[in-house]
Amino acid sequence: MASQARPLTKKEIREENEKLILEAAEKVFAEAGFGGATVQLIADMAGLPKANLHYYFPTKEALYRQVVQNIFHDWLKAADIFDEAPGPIEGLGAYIDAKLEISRRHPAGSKVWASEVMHRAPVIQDYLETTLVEWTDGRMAVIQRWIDAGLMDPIDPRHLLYMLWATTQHYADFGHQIETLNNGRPLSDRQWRDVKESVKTIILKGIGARPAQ
Amino acid sequence: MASQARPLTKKEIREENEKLILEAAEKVFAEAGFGGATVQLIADMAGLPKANLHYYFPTKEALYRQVVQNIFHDWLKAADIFDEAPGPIEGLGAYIDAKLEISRRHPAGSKVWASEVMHRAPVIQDYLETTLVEWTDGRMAVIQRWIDAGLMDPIDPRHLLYMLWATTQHYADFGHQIETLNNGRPLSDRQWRDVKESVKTIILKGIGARPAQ
DNA sequence: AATTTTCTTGACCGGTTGGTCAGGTTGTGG
DNA sequence: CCACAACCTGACCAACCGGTCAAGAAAATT
Repeated sequence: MASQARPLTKKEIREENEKLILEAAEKVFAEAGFGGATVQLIADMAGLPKANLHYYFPTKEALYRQVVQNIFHDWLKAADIFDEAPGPIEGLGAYIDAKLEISRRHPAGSKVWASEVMHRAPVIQDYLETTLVEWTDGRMAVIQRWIDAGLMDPIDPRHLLYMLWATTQHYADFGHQIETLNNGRPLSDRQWRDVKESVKTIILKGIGARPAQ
Repeated sequence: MASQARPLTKKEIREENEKLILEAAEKVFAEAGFGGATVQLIADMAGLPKANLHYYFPTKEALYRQVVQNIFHDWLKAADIFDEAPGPIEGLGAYIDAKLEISRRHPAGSKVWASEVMHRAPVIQDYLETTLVEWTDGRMAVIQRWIDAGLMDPIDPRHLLYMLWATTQHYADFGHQIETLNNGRPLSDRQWRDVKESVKTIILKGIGARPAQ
């Protein structure tokens, strides 16, 4: 029965425990908010004593900050598709798919982000003012190029971006409401496919997207 | 200087204080979440001693419940426009305008609702299962009738409703992010007009809305 | 004017929370 | 094998929080 347990290296221990803590923290922060979350609950969910958690993350706020930063970086990564696309149909279509997939697979992260922004971004305001502003400007430029090339109607790129964020993240942030309106059941594979289809159809038609070439 | 202060009736005192408390509570709950909000802070913001607040609302949860219920009723009221409209252009257009106006004038309420739903609706789950389900079914029927009458494309009414909620409430819930991306300034009258225009344009074109008759 | 009901509030309390710490255990590098 | 550094944790604490209460002030009722 006893597995041949090679002793873990310090590095492995550290990586493993930090991962356990961060995963547990994301869930607890998402379900209870920063104020409602307790370090004890995060520790229990990670399977560690509270004091051990404080060994890796000195304060509740430091842990929270790390959780939010990880989410933010995941999101930025998911948007590279944007730049390589020949036009809005491919670019926006793939972006909508990617963001809806994140909402499906990673809803807790989306909720933590939403909560942070709703509370006036006390810990990531600097990121909003630097990284997010740059990222948004870059993407707006891409959309403007598509407009100039006659590939879509002259929509204000900013409002289009907000609509994309709103619509895709809604399925994570308001997942509980959507589930309740779906007879208490989570959306099926088929329903998620329909969501992607509906969102892409409405938005791409709504902005008058035309195939490149 | 001294105003001729007629002594307030008990009824006036009660109404005035409950209003002060509810307004303060909505702001504090929106900014800090249920868990992060403290009764003391709400009392301070309302200009009353904490013990006095507990005289009107026995527990923090009872106060919170009242705040959420008020928001919910405001929202339902704002959607009567839907039924009287001859087609999607008038009905959805007016609904988008109304919901964006609420996001602008009443962002705290929207945030409290979002927070409540994100935390799995611990205090208004029964409302979701009854009132919200009925309301949604009714509105979906209206949209389906428009589709059957050839006034718009055959879009799944459910996903259309979610998109309307997501897009309009986004401007309240993520108002801080939007403000940051707007050089730290709140949206101007002109910008709010552009928002309404963009959202209506994209969605109405996106669903292929045609004028009734 | 007397009595009752409603409103007000400083002081207080038990429970919880984030965080500390001393002393122990375990892997690591020489 | 030894000395050191990294990791672990039960016990503890000060601060804070939601809620209570008793005693008084103000309005309503008679």
